[in-house]
Amino acid sequence: MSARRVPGELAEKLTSAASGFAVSFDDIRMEDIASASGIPRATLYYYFAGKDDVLAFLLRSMLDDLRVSVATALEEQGDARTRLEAVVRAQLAHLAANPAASQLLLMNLGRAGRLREIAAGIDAGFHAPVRCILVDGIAAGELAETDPDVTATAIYGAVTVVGLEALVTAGGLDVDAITDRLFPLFWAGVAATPGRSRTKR
Amino acid sequence: MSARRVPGELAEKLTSAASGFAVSFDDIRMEDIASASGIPRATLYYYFAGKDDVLAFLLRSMLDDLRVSVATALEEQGDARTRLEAVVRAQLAHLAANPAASQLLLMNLGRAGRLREIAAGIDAGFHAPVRCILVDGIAAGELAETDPDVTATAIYGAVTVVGLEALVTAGGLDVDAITDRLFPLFWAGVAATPGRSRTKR
Amino acid sequence: MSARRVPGELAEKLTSAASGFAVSFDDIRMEDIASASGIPRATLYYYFAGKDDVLAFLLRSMLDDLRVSVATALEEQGDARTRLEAVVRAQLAHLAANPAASQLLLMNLGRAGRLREIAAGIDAGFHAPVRCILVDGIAAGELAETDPDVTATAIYGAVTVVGLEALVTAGGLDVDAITDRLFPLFWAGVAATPGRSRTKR
Amino acid sequence: MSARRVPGELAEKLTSAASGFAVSFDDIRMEDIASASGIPRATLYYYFAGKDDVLAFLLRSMLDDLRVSVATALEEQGDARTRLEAVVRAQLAHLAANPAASQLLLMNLGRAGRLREIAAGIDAGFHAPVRCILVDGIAAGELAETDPDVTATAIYGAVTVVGLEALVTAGGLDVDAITDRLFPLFWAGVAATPGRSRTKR
DNA sequence: CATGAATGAGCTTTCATTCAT
DNA sequence: CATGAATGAAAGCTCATTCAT
Repeated sequence: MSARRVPGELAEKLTSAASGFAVSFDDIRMEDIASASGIPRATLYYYFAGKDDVLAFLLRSMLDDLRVSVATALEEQGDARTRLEAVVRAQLAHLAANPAASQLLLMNLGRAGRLREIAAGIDAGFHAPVRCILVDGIAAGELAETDPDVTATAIYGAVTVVGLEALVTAGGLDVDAITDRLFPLFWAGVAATPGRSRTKR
Repeated sequence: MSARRVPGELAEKLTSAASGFAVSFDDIRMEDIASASGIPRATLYYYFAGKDDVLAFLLRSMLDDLRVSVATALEEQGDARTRLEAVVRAQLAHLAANPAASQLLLMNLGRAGRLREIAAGIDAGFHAPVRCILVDGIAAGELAETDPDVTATAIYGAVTVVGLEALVTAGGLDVDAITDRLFPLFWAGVAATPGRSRTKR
Repeated sequence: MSARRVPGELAEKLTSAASGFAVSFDDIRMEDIASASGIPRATLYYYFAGKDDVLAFLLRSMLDDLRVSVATALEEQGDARTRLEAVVRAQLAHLAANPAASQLLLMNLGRAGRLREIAAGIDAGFHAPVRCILVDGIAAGELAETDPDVTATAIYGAVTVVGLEALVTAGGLDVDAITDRLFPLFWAGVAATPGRSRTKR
Repeated sequence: MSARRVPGELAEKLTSAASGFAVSFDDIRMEDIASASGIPRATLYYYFAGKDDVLAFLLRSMLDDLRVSVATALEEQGDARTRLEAVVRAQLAHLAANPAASQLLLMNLGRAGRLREIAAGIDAGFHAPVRCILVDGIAAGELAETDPDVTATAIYGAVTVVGLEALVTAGGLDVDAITDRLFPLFWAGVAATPGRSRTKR
């Protein structure tokens, strides 16, 4: 937790500087953050408890953005398919819009895992909305009765890994193209298909 | 690449010591590896080029195991579905059998990404076999014409993230239960379903 | 020297806060002084030239008190013995009344030594009065012809160290008891004793 | 406590370098110790737990020397007066021989006080031997019945403060001259003098 | 071959101090 | 006049790595 309320201007400088940080967080020295953001090292220490706290702040900001984007997508009226696709698209769009921070987050799950807060942020930003759509859809008979937790996690994993792969490999992300390729892949699996049975074992 | 051939006994000590390392790799000090494995620091430097090299060795060992498991699964005779499910099951079984190293790998993708060798190992261990099944299946008309790269990556992401999630959350992994929940989710998306159309956009 | 005249209220806050500072002065951070006294850091800088100046102020206040106490003792009419004992008693009483500041002073002689002002204060507060009594007494034939400087310093050392020792060890100081034990110890050495000869060497 | 056994050569370098440190210990930077002694900073950290540990080592060494000198003085055969004077002389000689370390010790009592070990060292090096002589002398009827603790402390204070004063003021210390002036001062107070009475109060 | 000892390089953090309001 | 905010300048300490045996 930040020691003091972080002024908006400072937050702005920080988040825009984050673009240069797409590597292991431990390879980032406080000095790097300072010079990239134009904020003196000592000032960072005035507002943050330490290096980890700056990371937490950056990731938290990013996840807040994600939450907002996804929430907007969720509000879209329509059937489960429309809404689910909107959420996937929002997540990919978020990856595309915040490539550096997203990579930073994903490449530092180890560290992030220790920051419970981050895990909660991912849940609030992605899992929860998807679970919500799934539960609603199942209740409405639009979706097959899958385990919402596993399904939400699987979708998250697929979307995130495919998105980052594109980001890293291609250096960019065509949101629509990826959505079109990715969404149908698991849509068939969650859609209510009366005649299809689950694996028996 | 290791500077010298690593003696089996030493490799053994190292890999078993790895169980305690499921955190950000940068939080592991050479001293930690030394004391956990009982190998003196200087001896590690005798056999490895540096800390990164020890990580590479650990992950490489793990990925070799994965490759073998998946290869075995691949050899299983049967249709695309059987083979694909076998591969997914093998991957989950591998996660269950190597929880620490798997987490270490996943939590340090940032660093691993920079170690080309590791990225290649992931590809050889998972993506390639899946792509192979997909291409074969599509050719045989058993599978729908999806993009094999995206599909393989998506499956990898879904399987890995769900598996790790279970590992971290539940502390363990019921391979069959997860396979049964996860596999149908995207099987419907890759299976050739004559009457179903892809998203048009 | 203080940059500005220090308001009484502020001086009051400071001196009473000093009770908590009986450690190495370098271990006291400006922040500690600020929070202990309730005076904001920046305000301290408004009135004092720096940290050392706050120390100097604190010690100077204490030494002023000592000077007053000792001066009062000096004015007592009587023979050299009476007056000397009164001075020793006053010094011990001062230690007892200002334990924290006294310790602070003594424990930071290293630093205090560099503050000429403080050294002068100790001289004015203790050495000078004792030297005065000694010189008078010798002139009056009441005291043996010792070196007034060495004797004054020795008495100061003995009184101070014994007093602080009691303060630190016992947590308090019985002025009369200590005076009674301590004074005779060197009185015999300074008193004019016709029949006794000095060490020949 | 030192983390590792300190090699003799290193101890040698350190103690001889200490001559330049006669100031507040907090004004000495690790870098100063390193460059003064020729020992790399990291090597100091290899052998010592931190800066305080180096101080402790230095002071401990010095006190060990004192203990040895005083023990030698104690063994001198003779009456209480001879032995007590020998101890005082030894203490002054020690001050003269180790001016820097002595000042360092005395000027940092604040810090030293926190290091119980140092307090014990002072006791073992000076107080205990003096107490021993006093108790023996009182038992033998050679000395007056003073409180051995107070007397020992008073002598310590007088000798130390006078010695340091000379060191600081004159820049040096004439052991015999000071002993001759100082010793008689309190000898009269401790000697058994049948006809003299203690202060009654 | 194996390792205890030693160290260079650099990182995080602290803190006295200044300044704009 | 008083002070919250901001910062320059180190300081202490860690750790990967090398080397002598």
